[in-house]
Amino acid sequence: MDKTASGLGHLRIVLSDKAYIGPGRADLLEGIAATGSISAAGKAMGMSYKRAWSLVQALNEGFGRPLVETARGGAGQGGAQLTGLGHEVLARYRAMQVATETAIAADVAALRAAISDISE
Amino acid sequence: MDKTASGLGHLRIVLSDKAYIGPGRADLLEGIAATGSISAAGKAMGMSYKRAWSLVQALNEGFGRPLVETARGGAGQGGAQLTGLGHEVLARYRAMQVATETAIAADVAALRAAISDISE
DNA sequence: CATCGATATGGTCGGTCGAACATATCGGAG
DNA sequence: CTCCGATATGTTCGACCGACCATATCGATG
Repeated sequence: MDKTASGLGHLRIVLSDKAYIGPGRADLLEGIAATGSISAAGKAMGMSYKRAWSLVQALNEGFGRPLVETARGGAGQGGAQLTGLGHEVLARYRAMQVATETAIAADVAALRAAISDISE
Repeated sequence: MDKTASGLGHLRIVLSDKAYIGPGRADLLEGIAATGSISAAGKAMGMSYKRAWSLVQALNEGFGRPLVETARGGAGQGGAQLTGLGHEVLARYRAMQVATETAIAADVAALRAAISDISE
C-alpha cells in the first residue's frame, strides 16, 4: 500500500559542470546495458530514439570520455554497449541511490507524517 | 582548490506527487525566513518577484498546507514568513542534504578520479 | 552489390518556462 | 483620504525541450 521506498527523492550527481547523471540517464544506461541497443532501450523507456541518442551524446560529451560505445552496420547490424566507465558510473549511481535513501529515510517519514492530515 | 563539498549533487525530496522540495525551493524558503519578504528573498536570489511568488504558491498548494504565510499592507507594509511546517521542511531538507553528501562522498570522489584525465 | 537493422542527424511543431512589463489590492501610517 | 511598500495576478515574448517525421549512413552477410 505504500511505495514510499521507491521514489522518495531524485538524486542528481554533479561531477562537473557538464558531467552529471540523474535517474533518467541511469535508467537509460541500464537499458542499453540490458538490450545492447540505444533504440531498444529508449523504446522500452517510452522515449523516441532521438531523445535516447541525444542523452547518450550528452553523457559521452559531458563526461569527456564515452560511457556508451556504438557500432553501425556490422555483424549484429549495429548496436551499443556500455564502456567500462559506463558500467562504473551506473553501478556507483545505483549504490549512491541506495545510500541516500537510507540516509534520508527517517526525515522523509517525519515529513510525510507532518503533512498527512490534509483533506484534499 | 576543491569546492567539491558544495555541490556534488542535487537532491529533490518527493513526498507526494505535488509535494516536493529541491535546492532552489529550499534556498527561497531560507531567504524568506531571513528577509521576511518574498520579493526581498527573490531579489537576493536573482529572480523576479513573480517567479518567487509562484514558487511559494507551488509549495503551499503542493504541500496541502502553507509553508509560507503572507500579509499585505499592515504595519510593516506586508511581508512573508515561514510557518512552523515551513521551518520544519527547510530544516529537514538541509539535514538530508548533509546526510546525503556524507553518504555519497566516497563514490563521488571515485567517479571524479575515474574521469579526471581528459585533456579538453 | 543489394539488403537490413541500428546508428546518426536534421528540421518542424507545440507546449512549457522563465523574464519582463503592467496593474490591482491591501491596510496601517501620517 | 492619500501614500507607501509588499503581496497578488495577468499578459506577452522569446528560449528551450521533447515529440514526430524524414533521411542518410554504415558494414557484415548472402
